[in-house]
Amino acid sequence: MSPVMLASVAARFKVLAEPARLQVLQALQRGPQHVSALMALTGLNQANLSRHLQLLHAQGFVSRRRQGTFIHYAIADARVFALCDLMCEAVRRPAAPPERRTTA
Amino acid sequence: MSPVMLASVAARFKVLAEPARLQVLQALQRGPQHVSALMALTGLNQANLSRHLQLLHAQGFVSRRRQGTFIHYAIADARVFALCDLMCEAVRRPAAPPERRTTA
DNA sequence: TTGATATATGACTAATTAGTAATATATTGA
DNA sequence: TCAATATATTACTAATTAGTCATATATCAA
Repeated sequence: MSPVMLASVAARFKVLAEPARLQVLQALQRGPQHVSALMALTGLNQANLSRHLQLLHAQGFVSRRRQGTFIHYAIADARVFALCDLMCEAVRRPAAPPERRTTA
Repeated sequence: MSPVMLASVAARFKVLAEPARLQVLQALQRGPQHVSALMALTGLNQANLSRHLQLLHAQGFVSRRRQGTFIHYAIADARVFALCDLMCEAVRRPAAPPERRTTA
């Protein structure tokens, strides 16, 4: 894996490395939402939420669509949920140690 | 997903959000390595590498085993590679936009 | 013991970033 | 045009962190 690739992958992981942004993705799992709706769903304030949305959008996790004065955000890459699910599983069920006898 | 869970998942993503640590994991994919070997494989200096190893270990991605004066590190949770592969794929092949006609 | 080697850690700096308040921009309707 | 609403952005602060140097700790061999 080239240094450039490593940096890209790390940069994308970094976007997911924030509870607030995971919350936003979770909220969008119900379907596209405009910013005000996301504020209500996540409890984030307008400026802060906007920041997080810019980051999610910059890395291609969400898409933007203007409709009048509203802007609808939606999941652009559903693979993000596979990533979150995998990580979630790892948190819930930590890796089994490779070789040990005394289980308890 | 509870706030605590969100924080845990985010914390684990954060560990992967660093090219140097991805490089270390990649080096360990060949098999267990002691620190000096990892220095050679990654080009990281001793203190810096040690720091990264502590973080990887604290989040359960790698395990530690002392052997004499050497300490061998190994992948403790192989699921980390599934995560990296998924992210890698996403970088290589960005998500297809949901509905558009003109492919070119 | 002592010395040599392997690894970890404390202290520090520079860079990054989440959150916030204030303000800017864009769109709509009158 | 103006006012109202929705969202983005600028400027700032506080907190975090990667990298580094110096030093500490642990293990072994003599």
